[in-house]
Amino acid sequence: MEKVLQNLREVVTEKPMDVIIRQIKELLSTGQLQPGDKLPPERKLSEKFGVGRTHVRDAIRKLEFYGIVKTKPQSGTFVASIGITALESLISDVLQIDVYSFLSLVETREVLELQSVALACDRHTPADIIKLENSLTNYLSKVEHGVKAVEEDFMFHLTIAELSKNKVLKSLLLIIIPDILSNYSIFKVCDIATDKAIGEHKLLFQYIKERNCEAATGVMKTHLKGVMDFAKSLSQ
Amino acid sequence: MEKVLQNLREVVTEKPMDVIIRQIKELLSTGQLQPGDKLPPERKLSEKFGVGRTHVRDAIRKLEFYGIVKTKPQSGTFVASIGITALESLISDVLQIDVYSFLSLVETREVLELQSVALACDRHTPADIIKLENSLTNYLSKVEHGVKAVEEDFMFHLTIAELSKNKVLKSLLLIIIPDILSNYSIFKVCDIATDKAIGEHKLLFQYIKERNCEAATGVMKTHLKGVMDFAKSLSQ
DNA sequence: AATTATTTTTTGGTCAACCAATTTTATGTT
DNA sequence: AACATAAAATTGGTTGACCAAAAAATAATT
Repeated sequence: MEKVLQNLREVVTEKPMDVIIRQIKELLSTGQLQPGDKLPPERKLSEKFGVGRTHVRDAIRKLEFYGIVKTKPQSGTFVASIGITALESLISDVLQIDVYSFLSLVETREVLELQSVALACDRHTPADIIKLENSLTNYLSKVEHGVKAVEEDFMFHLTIAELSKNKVLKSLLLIIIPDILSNYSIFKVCDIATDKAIGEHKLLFQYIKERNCEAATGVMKTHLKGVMDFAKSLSQ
Repeated sequence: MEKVLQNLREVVTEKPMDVIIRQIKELLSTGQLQPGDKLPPERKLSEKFGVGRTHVRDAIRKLEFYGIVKTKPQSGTFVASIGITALESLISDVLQIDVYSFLSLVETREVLELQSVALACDRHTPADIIKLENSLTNYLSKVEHGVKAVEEDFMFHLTIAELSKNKVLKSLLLIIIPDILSNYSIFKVCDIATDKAIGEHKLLFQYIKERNCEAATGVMKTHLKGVMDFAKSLSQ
């Protein structure tokens, strides 16, 4: 009985938008819709799914955001011309069927940050160094007074990503950082900035400025090691 | 005169949604809007910015997607309670995120794939190997008959990401793959699969199966080197 | 005066009608 | 029959009116 109520609750709770996305996924799975195909018009979809056109448009917009479909005004909405398996995986992501583990997030963050700092060493300009220094100062001014500065910490890292001149890196970091932060607050990691962490930030700035790539990536690796170890301990 | 026309074109071309996001950014920059504050109601915003309420809603939805604002039904939309600097940076990124350079995409792909293959070596199960072999067979069956198999190629790589047991890696690869593919078709790279590429795919499978991490990542690196070199030549 | 109950207003959510660009179909011309 | 032209239907985009939940203001009660 409980189970039934719970299922009912789930169905009721699920947003109309997600219902439609799920249905479209079904159309793809059953082959009624193939990569490159034109989607049925919004009106037909809203009628078929018994839902308002607004919700259909919401769903399509969300899918478009992920590159799953592409809308041509006054013409139609088309399924992306990529492999059917990739499409289904993408839609699963959109529906947030998977929950990201903290370890997955940290592992990915590490690899993005290492690349980020390496490229930053190569590509930064004098103006960039000023930007990075400001970001560091902003962080230090809080942390050296014992004030939490998780955001400023991440902002410093994002600034490094900016120096890398690689917008994809920065965007992907932006995507996963909120997830990491929510895990931080759950697990209460990094509540106080250690002297070690503060020193590492300063070193990072120095090595990047000197274009000492190896040293900079080394510091970044040790800098992230603590979180990484904690994440690993969780997953066991 | 040209300049004027160009600017005019830019203004006209810029989507109403982005205009509104820019205005909201301005409200934040000038302190009229602070973290945690309630945004003016959608009707007021549409009136103030001289634009339909639909577009205001579009803009708010986009900002919500990036975690910049949070909407409570029948109550209001609230600016996220994070640092003003982080907010402004985030919102700038939202406005910038349009086109990624091919080099940025490939650089990021490389680092994700290298991590992906390394983890896959460690973590794959017997069932995974069957999955990967199927994916390889699927690729070979096309490519050994001289048929293009860009989709199957990427699916093989995506399967490796699956073996890594890191869902974040897989999701991020999924996000950038469509962008990379569109660049492929623009630049007509990878039109025919070379014997070298085919051999590398077979090697990748073999080394992953044997859990030979170093050899596998080495093959992956040379596998992606061609595209990387091409991307670098473009950016110069 | 404090608290509760009720009404009013505000606000995001939803819907149905309408618009303009596009595509398709029909019509006319050579 | 082939092509060009024009009318009709289709389709995503946009707007304004309306809905219900939430918040605020007002009235009633203790």
